[in-house]
Amino acid sequence: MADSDLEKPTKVRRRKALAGDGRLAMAPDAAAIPAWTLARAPTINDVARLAKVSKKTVSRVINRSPHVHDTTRTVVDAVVARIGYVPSPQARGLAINRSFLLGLIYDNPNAQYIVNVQGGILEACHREGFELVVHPCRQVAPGFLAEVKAFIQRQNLDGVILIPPLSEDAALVALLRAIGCPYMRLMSVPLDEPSAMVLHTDRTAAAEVGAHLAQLGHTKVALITGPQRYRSTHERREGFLAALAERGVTVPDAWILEGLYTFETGEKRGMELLTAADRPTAIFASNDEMAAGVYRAAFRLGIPIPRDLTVVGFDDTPLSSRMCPALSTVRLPIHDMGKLAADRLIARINGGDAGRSQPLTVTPRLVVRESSAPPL
Amino acid sequence: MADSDLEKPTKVRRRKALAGDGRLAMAPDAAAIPAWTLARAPTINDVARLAKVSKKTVSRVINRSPHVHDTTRTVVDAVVARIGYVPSPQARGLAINRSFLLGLIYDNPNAQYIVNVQGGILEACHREGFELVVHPCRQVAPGFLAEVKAFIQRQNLDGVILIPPLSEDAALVALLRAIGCPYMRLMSVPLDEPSAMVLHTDRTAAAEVGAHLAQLGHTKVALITGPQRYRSTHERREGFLAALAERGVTVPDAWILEGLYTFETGEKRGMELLTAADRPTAIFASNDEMAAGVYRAAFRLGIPIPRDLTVVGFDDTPLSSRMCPALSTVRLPIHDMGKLAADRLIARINGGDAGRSQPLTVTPRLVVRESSAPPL
DNA sequence: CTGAAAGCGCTTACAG
DNA sequence: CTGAAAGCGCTTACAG
Repeated sequence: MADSDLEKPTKVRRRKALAGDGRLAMAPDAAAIPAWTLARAPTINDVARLAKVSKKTVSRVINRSPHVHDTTRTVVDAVVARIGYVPSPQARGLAINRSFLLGLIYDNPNAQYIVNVQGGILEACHREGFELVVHPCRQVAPGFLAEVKAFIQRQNLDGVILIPPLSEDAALVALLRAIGCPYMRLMSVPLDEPSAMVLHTDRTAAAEVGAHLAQLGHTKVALITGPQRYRSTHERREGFLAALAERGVTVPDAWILEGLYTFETGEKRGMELLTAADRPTAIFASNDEMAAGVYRAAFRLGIPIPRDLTVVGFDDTPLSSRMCPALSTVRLPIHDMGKLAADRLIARINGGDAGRSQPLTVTPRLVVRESSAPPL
Repeated sequence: MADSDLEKPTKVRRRKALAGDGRLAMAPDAAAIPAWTLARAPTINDVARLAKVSKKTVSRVINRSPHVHDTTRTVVDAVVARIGYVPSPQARGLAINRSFLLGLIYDNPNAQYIVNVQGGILEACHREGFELVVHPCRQVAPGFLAEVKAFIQRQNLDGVILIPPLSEDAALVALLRAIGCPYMRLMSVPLDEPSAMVLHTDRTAAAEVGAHLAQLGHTKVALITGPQRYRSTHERREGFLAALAERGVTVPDAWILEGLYTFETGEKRGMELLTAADRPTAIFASNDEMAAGVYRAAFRLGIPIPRDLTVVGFDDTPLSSRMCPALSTVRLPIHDMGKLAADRLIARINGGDAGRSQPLTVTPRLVVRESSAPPL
């Protein structure tokens, strides 16, 4: 835009007046193409004129106002159907100060997570006439908050959805509250009011992993955690260790190592654990990326999985089923989480009483594959 | 929306009139929060009043019209900066029949591809004041074209970007042309006018793979292709076979097998190739998913990679560097492709003369990792 | 170089 | 139950 002189029109308008007889105006060279594909979309004025009512009445019908006579409604509906009228969210939004746009704000390296959550969000969005604008960003970048704020206000977003780790950013959430932007947070700990969260019970799922290892008979168990600053790290650690402890298995401190949820740290920690004089027979890596790193360490050391080493991950990324052997891991229902979040967010935007609602909770489940075996 | 009566306001307007003295109105209980965070965004009217000029003049300044006196411009710019005015794309769009929205339409199982292309597109978008609306869909679903058309027209999208395999859908492209929606296609074959494509030279890249295998000394080479209906399948096959032929290596027809770009078909074809009496010493799987399937087949059969079998993939998904051993593959510069596509698309939307421009071309490159070795 | 009027497609009070 | 008028925030001819 910076270089062009906008005083000159740059494009033919797609929305012009209808021809007087109510049929769609046809472009000069529309020859082989059906008229309706080329002409501009019909407007509320077209419907009003054709139905011989006022714009206001058409508006009432569109918005399902009860104060419309059945006969009138029928006539208007018929015209709407006949000319294929669809209200413009742009104009509608300008009039009522909405955008019918939701934002997905993320700083997450897991592509599958993002695509899945997008899919779930859109399923809810389309049912309610919303669309999704995506916004990757860098939480650590200077001006991060100002940039996100500008994004939301510029687009007049009706609401935003936050996924981990951004969903744990207190400053970001404070900003959203300050500018009055409705939001939903996907997270593993109830840090907010119930109506603003979709909770995934990582603690319970990690406990399933602990129980699984104990049941296989493992007593020499190690844990590679995520970064301390993430809540999921603590949930997964505590659920895991508690379940093992319940079953009489104690994990020594020396076998609880911190990783950064990356492949590289998984490999590094795996090497440390597996090259020690005494080594574990099972390792729970707190996400799939780190589990893949452990695989690499075992591969380099010639330690066969699962014969000599059981490995369990978390996330169920595509990676986990492609690895050899296939990785046991925990599946997060990310698509559903996105859908639940968007459903509730839209309900709140539309004035629903989500205030006294229960928190939305989903349960990740252990998926046992080939990387699990009893110790030798 | 369906259930709520929109005749009753559902939400407080964020954009109201400024207080008479030109300072932003403060919400009643704004106590600890800075006023600017709570008040509605300033409008062009606020700028006009404060700068003591007309809206039109403010509009000219915003749009960098040359017909504005320097003094006037300076005054307006100062007011804009002081009150933090940002034009509303919604209102702007309604007036000039634009949305400042680009659409990414995809039916692609590769999450990393989508996230990377989104990132590239957004880099260009934000520089030009556009945002990205994502639209996953099913090419084979009934009503696919009508659904996409409704999406584009409802949101009045300024342009859309198509990635494989949707970028090869002739009916979809015909629809876009019919409704006058500018588009860009990411593809491996020049099927459109130069200005509407970002080309990735898969043929050349696959030739690199062929040369690589020949140079390692492989003469017993197999190929698992993608589905016949994709252009990339043919590009990769032909580039690969030609490069081998140039170096005196012939791939027998029995060793050219069709896959569906899925893990499962990769495994299936891998099993077929590796359980035959005479088996290849190298396999080129036309994408990483299928290469991972070949790994699994080799793993099940106890065939060590790369000692007894060299495997090369295509795409360089995160998978490829996580597998053991790390997979040699071809890296597509997807982020750059998205950026290039969006840059050109926006240039065309803004009335640029992209008509006589060269096609945008990117070169995928072979990345040699651990899965490559000379034959025994 | 600058501005008053009309319009983009929709909605909201306000009347009837 | 229905409509004429004004407005959302911006832009475009058209005058000056």
